[in-house]
Amino acid sequence: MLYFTFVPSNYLTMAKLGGRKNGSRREMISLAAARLFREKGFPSTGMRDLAGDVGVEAASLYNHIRSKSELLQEICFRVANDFNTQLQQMENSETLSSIEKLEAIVRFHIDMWVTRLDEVMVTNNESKYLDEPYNATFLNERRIYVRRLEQIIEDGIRKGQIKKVQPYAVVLTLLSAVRGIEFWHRTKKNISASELEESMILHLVEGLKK
Amino acid sequence: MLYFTFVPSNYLTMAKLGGRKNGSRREMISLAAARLFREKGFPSTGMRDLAGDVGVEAASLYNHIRSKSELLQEICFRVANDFNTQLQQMENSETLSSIEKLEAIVRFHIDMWVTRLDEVMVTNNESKYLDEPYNATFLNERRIYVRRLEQIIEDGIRKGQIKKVQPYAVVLTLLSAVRGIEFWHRTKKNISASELEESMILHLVEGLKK
DNA sequence: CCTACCGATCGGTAGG
DNA sequence: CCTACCGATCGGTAGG
Repeated sequence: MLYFTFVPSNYLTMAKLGGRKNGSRREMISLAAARLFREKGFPSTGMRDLAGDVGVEAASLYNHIRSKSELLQEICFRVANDFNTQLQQMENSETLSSIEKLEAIVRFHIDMWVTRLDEVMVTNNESKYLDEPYNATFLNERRIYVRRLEQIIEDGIRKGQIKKVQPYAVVLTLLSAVRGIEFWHRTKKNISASELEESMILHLVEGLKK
Repeated sequence: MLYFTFVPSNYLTMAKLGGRKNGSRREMISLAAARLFREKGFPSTGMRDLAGDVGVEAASLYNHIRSKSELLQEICFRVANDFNTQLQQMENSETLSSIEKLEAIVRFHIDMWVTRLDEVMVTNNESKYLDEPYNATFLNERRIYVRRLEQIIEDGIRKGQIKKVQPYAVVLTLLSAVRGIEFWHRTKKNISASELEESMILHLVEGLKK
């Protein structure tokens, strides 16, 4: 904050607002970044592109963020965290069967792809541009997430609620299948979001029930 | 070729070999490009990275290629062409049922992801960096490809070989589901390629049979 | 195939 | 919040 010492009043005001209650400027930047990173990819999104979308000069962004990488980290780990939180809720449930848990998880994934496309696509496609150690942490979190899903399927098989399938192959298929929603977003004319969801659940989950 | 006029003999020899029979240098460049574009992404793969992998200086690459973009175009349209060719073969078949055609197509996709990961991933993830009009052409080809797959499913439904599903949603799911193979490639320990294929066919295609 | 180099653009900083 | 600017790196060219 030292660099505000010799500076006229209104900069100080803005900085204070930014830190105090006005997350909205910072949020605007983050939202615009998610959209640009998805559309143009992380490496070819320039800080000048981002600044243009937000309506300031590139240098001014650095009053709100530390670096371009920070924006990517924020997006990827916020999404990862949301997936982890929902999974834990399913794991903690004592009333749902394994197949019901699996269905709820797949529905959650579909919902994330439908309602938060920018963030979810950036998390899927751009996370490789995360600096170390963030990239390694992210990949490790993903590996653990996959294993926990496998666990739910294995439980279901043991309890006779799920067919004898290869848990690992099924998890890979489920997690990737929903990525098709990316293409649906471009031309939403063919089918509604809920029709798409029901169709995918029927195709991907129904066949696993014993 | 004019720029070879005043140049010592051995450059000329190399250029001739390059043009005549020796596609191997050019092929090496294309293969290395596919791997680098997949690993680092198209925008952050530098010509100096590529040159390093091939074992020459960056400037020397331009005796074999016209531009970095040309390499991406080559990869994307070669892969698209291979998918289109196989689809046409299925469409032309007079002995296969609709569901058999669909299964053969999904098996072909799985095989492409297993045996040609670099090219297929670049085609899926980096095609957005194609210059116009190539990008528009590519997207249009993809749209047509999806419609032709829908047609096969609609035929199957009409003939009573396939369950009443939403053809568009099923095609999106099928095409994306196989992308999970990307993660299998990193640690091939869990399951063999053929086990993975059979598991995916069972999960994705078996349930569509009437 | 190489050396030498160009103009453009990049993320980010200094300073007010 | 801005102007001014920096060093690094980019794809590609000239010339031999």
